[in-house]
Amino acid sequence: MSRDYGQYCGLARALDVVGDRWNLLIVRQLLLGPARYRELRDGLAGIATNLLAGRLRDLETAGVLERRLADDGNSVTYALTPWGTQLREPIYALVRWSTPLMIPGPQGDQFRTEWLRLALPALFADRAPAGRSVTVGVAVGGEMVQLQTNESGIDVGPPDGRTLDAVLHTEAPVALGLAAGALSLDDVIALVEIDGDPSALRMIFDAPTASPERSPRGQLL
Amino acid sequence: MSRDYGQYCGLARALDVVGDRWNLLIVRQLLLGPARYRELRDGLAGIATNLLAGRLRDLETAGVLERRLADDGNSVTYALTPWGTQLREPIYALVRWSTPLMIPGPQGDQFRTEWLRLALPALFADRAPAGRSVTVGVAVGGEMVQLQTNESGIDVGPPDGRTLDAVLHTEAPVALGLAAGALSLDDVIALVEIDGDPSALRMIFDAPTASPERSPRGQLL
DNA sequence: CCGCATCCTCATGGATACTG
DNA sequence: CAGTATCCATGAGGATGCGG
Repeated sequence: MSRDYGQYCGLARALDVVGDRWNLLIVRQLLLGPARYRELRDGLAGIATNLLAGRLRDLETAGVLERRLADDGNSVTYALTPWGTQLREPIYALVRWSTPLMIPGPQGDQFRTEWLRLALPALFADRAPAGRSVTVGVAVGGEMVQLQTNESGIDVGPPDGRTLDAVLHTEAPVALGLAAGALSLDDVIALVEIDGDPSALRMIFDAPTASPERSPRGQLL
Repeated sequence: MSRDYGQYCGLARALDVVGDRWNLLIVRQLLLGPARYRELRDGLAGIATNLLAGRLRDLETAGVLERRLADDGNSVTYALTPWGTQLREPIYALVRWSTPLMIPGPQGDQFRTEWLRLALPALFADRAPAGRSVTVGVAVGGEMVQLQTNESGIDVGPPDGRTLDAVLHTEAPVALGLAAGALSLDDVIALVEIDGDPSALRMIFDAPTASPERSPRGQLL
């Protein structure tokens, strides 16, 4: 690889830069925030160390990412450039396209909760209910991810202690192919329905104009 | 390549299917319409014949494309499945991301006018002026591509003989990094400004609320 | 001719050991 | 810890062959 396609076409030139194996996954990791070499290696199980080092050099040369001095002053941190950050949209689009591939579940593949911080906004961006604030938790394998709606979409991060309106239920739309499928059902530690109605969550995400009752005490199990 | 990443992540699974070299370029060609083996080969200069055959098999197995019997009944035509067609969005997003890479011009790379039928909608979709009908021509290397606004965006195709409102000018926004940069300026056969004002075209695309005068007789040179 | 399959060579990726 | 060096396996590129 790494050989150019030699075509004056936007797609071909984009792939000249990020089309090599591992490259987009490296960008994925950095979209979650700047990272050290070791953190990248952990999030990219199976990558050879020489490959990772080479790819980081390539992507730096291309202007997708940059090396920064970490806080301690002598170690290096990798971070996306503004242009590199703009890969968020193509990556989100690929994540949306991949949903049929996610339905069957992990089937032995590695899973990291942090990836939900990419997948869930990709699936639900622009689908947040207008004018209402909703906080939803996704509980997977003992770890909790919290979705908080805002004006422009959905923030995803660790739980901040506020009361949840709901925890994602397996019968909910696509996210659950993701969240519940991520691990076996037994691993999903909390399956809470909003006021006992599994369709309520779907309403929250799919019908922004509708106004279902907010659960006043939606709690984690 | 072709080895799975082994990650339960939408991006990784998407790349398991379309991440191999050439795959997205094959999809690009098929987004322009169903094609024969030979046509694909022509649009993918440099691909080895066995590779193309192998990739087509892979993508068929994955459900991205399908073989169809051509009109003559005994030759084969390749066409995207509905799911494969949905790769349009990720590809458009990558095309938009690539604009900085297109600005320097072709620099010896191959260019095919048909690629504009992908690039221009990618760049201008959802930017068509609301409520007005605009027909613009892009003239490159003796070939004319016509953009016709409609309700949902922009149609791109061969000229249909109707009067053009304008022909894309080199100083216009991104499209001209593309259209004029695609070949040397000498090859661009028509550079027409709307009523002599090079900024008018930019207004058409960038300011849908504005209402510049339509050129009553915008013509090709 | 078109639509591939085979064969060969070389660049690239993968795994692991090693080093500043 | 953050890479580099090394070696082997695999995939890409190119030429050619072959059946329909």
